[in-house]
Amino acid sequence: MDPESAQPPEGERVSVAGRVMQLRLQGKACFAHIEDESARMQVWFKSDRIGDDAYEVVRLLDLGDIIGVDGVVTRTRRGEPTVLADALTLLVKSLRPLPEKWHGLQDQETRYRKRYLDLLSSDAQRRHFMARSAVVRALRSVLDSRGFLEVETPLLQPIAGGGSAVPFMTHWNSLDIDVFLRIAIELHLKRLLVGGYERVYEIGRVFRNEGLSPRHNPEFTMLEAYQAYANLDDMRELTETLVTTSAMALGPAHPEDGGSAPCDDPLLRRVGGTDLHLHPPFAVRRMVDLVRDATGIDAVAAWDELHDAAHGLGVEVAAQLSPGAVLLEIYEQRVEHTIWEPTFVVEYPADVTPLARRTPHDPRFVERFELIAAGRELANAFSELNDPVDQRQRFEEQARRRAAGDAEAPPIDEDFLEAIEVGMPPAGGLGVGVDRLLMLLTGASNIRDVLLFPTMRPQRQEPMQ
RNA sequence: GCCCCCUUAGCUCAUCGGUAGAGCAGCCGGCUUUUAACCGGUUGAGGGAGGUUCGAUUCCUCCAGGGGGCACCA
Repeated sequence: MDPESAQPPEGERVSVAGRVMQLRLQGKACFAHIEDESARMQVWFKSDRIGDDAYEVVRLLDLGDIIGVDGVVTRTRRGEPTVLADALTLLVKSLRPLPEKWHGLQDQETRYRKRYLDLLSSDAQRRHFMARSAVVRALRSVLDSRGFLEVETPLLQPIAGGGSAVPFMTHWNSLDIDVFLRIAIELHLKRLLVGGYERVYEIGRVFRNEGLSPRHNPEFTMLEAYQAYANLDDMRELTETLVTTSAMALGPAHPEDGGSAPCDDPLLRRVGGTDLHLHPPFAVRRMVDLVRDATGIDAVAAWDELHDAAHGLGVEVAAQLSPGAVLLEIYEQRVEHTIWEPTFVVEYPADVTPLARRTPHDPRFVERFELIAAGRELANAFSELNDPVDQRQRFEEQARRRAAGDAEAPPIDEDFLEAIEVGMPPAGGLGVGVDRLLMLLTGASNIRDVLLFPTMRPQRQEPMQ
C-alpha cells in the first residue's frame, strides 16, 4: 500500500496486501484491518459477495496472517475507506499469536530478543529504527559530499590494534592460528593514507570483549574518517557538521521527550528531559583549563605532583600511572560528566594517546579533542602521529604495559609501523560511536533501544510447543 | 565483576502464608456497516532448584534471565 494510493477514490478496483492486525467477525460479514509498512487499511468481507467457500477461509483467519485482497474501494457508514472484498488470498498463515493488540508488547526483554514482534506491534518502533537509518545516511552524505572514499577493511586481524580494549578471539581452522575481531578501524585506514587516498572513511562494526551495560554493547558501530593535510580545526568543523546534519536528518525532538517547550528546531534535542543545544559553533576548552577551573589544580605547573594532587581531591589512582594518565583520571572523574552543552575538549596527555601528534608547544600533550555533550563522549579526534620513530617508541611503551598485565594495551603492530615508515601524510582522524550518537540524538537511555538486535545473554533453548 | 530491584496463562495486568482472578489472543456457538465490535460458553499460569511451615506463588537460600546503578569503555 503506497501512501498516495492508500485512499483511492471510491469504486476503484484495488488489490491490497498486508498482515491481519484486527478481526471483527460478525456472522456472515467480517471486518479486518490489515497493515503493511506504510499504512493500515480496513477490508470488508461479505459472504454473499465473496462466496460461501471463500468466506469459510475468512472464518479461519487469525491475527498475524498475511493476506491479499482484491476488491473495490468503498466507504463504511462511518466514512472509513474500506476495500470491499471480491477475493481473498491467504499469503501466509501465522502459527503464533501476536502480542496483545491494545497494550502492545510491553516486556522489555521480549522487545529486545524478539524485535520482530516489537516492530510489528509498534508503529513508533518502526519509525524509530528508520530514524537510525536516516542518521547513518546523513553521515555518509556529509562525508561523500566532501570527497571521502568509503572503504571496507578487515574485521579479522592477527593483532587487534588502534585502541585500548580486550578483543574477541576466534580461530582460523585451516591455518590453525588465533585471530581477533577488530577493536578499531584506525590502523587500516591510515595504511590507506600511506597508499595515497587522502580522504577515507568506514562505518562499521567493531567488537570489544567487555561487559554489557546500558551504554555498552559488545559489538557497536563506529565511524572513522581520515583526512590528509587536515588539522584539528578542520576535524572540529567536520565533527560539528556530522553531528548537526545527523540531528537535522532525525527531525525535531518529540514533545513527550520533555524539555522546556515543544519545539520544531531539530538542533534542540532532549536528553533525560533536559534541553541540549546543538547549534554550532560548539565550545572549545583545553583539558588543563577545565581541570583547573574545577579543582584549582594547574596540571602543567604541577605535572610531577599530580599523584599528590589527585590524592588531595580524593581521586583514587593507581601508583604506577603516568602523570598524564592521572590528569585524565582527574578530568574524567571531576569534569567530563559535568559538561552538558556540546564542547570540544582539546589537548590530551600524550601518554594516554599513543597514536596522536604531540603539540608543538608542549610534548607532554597531543593534538586531540573529544566532543562531549550531555556528559558523554560523542567523538574523538586527533592529528595523527606520522613520525614512525615516535610511533615505535609509543608502541613499545604500550607493549611494556601489556607485558605488565594490561590486557587492553595492544601489542606492537610491525606491519603498521612498516607502512608509516614509507611515509604517511599528516592527517586528521576522527572516530564517532554511531550508537552513542543515536542515543544522544533520540534521548535513549539504553543502547539496546538504538540497536535492532542488541546482544543478549543466550537463554536456555526451550522446545517449541 | 559488584550492589539493588523484577520474573504470575501466548500477551497485558490483578491477588495472596490457606482450592490463583480478569481482559486480549485461542477454541465452540450466535450475529451481513464493525472500529480495542458485541453476546454466551470454554481451554490455559506464579522462571528453575532447594529450605522453613500443617500448608509457600507469597518467607529464606542458591541458580537463570531481565531492568537500574557502580566499574570500564565508545
